[in-house]
Amino acid sequence: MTPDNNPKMIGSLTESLEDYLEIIYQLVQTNKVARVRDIAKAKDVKTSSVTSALNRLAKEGLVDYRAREYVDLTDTGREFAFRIYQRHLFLKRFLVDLLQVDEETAEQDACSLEHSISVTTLERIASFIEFISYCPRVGETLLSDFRTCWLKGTQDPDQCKDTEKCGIWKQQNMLSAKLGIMRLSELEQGASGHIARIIGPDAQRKSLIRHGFLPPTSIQIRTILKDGSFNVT
Amino acid sequence: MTPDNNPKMIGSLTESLEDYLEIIYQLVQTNKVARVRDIAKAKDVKTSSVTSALNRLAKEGLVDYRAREYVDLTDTGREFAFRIYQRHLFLKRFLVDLLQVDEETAEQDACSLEHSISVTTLERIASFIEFISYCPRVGETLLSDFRTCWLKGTQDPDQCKDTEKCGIWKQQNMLSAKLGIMRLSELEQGASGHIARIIGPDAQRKSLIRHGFLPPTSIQIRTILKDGSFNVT
DNA sequence: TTTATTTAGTAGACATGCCTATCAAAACAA
DNA sequence: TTGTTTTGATAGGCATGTCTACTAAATAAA
Repeated sequence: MTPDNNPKMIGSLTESLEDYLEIIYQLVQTNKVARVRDIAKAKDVKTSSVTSALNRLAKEGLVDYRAREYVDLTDTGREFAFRIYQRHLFLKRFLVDLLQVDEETAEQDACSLEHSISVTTLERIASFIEFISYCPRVGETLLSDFRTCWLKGTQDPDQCKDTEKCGIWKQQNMLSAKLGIMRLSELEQGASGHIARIIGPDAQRKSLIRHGFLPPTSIQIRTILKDGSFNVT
Repeated sequence: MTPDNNPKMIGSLTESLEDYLEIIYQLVQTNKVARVRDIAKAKDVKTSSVTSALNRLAKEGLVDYRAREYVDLTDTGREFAFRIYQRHLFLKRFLVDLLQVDEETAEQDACSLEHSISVTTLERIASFIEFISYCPRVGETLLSDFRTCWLKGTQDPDQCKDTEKCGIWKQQNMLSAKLGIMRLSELEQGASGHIARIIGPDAQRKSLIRHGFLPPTSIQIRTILKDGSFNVT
């Protein structure tokens, strides 16, 4: 039952069981009790699946469960569930508040990411949010600028110091987002793409531009040489 | 075989099969060929598991595979693998470059997040990185400030406009990171924690402070009332 | 060439986590 | 009280994805 034996386990629980715990936690919080029917509905599974999950959780000592009676979390189970639930709330806030992801997508993403993201990364996100929010060196309008200029593309001349420049980056941003922001060296033989931006030392950049790589340009890799360089069309 | 039938499927592939595709892609890129043994080693499974995975992938038309012969990706398979690989690289860069997560953790997190994160969120991350990097309204030193002041806690007086304030937030940041940045209302009965910061309308904040909630303070929830309020110790 | 080693494939077992079909108990009404 | 509906449990099936144990082919060494 250890993660070593079962690669599907993240900590000591599978994703599915973590979901069950989290659902039970929320049901107990709001309804005082968690019924099998409600759990099934929340997870969009049949009641038979819930019964079997409850048995597994009971065997692990995480839920207090006897057939046809109450369903409640043990202290250990509540601790577990609470931790997962916190992750969920935190991730969702990060996605919605900072990255401006829509509620529904954020909810879905939080649901899946909560199981696999590391504590280290969670803490870094927390630090970054706090930094953005409270460091006196960061402008007050950083997030609203992001929303206004980069996502909605409002480009209000009164709001933006440098509308023209911002407009240019905005366009290229959309392009590279579509490409998944790949590098030339990451393109495989035969692949094609557009050059959105040339990043690197000035010399290297100028050399590329001399060869005609002015963004935005369509390219196709013909052959990849042993030293990592390549011929393009 | 559709995601409807099988809840473990993200798009049209399971996480495991996505991993296999990605591994094969990388092996073909570096070694020209992908041997069963190398795939097994990369995924830390036995060769028999690889064989069975290859059969499943072949049935889906994603790998070109005949027993005891070569293993190669089909065009469709390569497309799939490339997309997953891009996500991986992109997420890793986000974690390392922006959030300052260490290489190893970033690699692990990228490995798991790549399967479940939505395209919407990926695009938002891309936009945010570009915004941070190129918007003329964002200071040049934003990321280095984050690294220096908030993560390493250097607090070089010459570097920081407002060292004292920054130092305060820094302390509180660590605290709230440990707590998972929870809200009072998210604490369950019997739970305890520290108050790191009071966020909210001024009136509400002052009312809390009047009751003695000056951060940082240790609290413990005694009972939770029906209206959502609670008694604390 | 013959033997030994490495590599790949097959068969069968097992846990997870779903499902359907069916049965039992509890709750609600007539 | 007795039937009906809702709810929960059980049995059995199935795909995924791993494993071990064994077999077969390919490769390297003697």
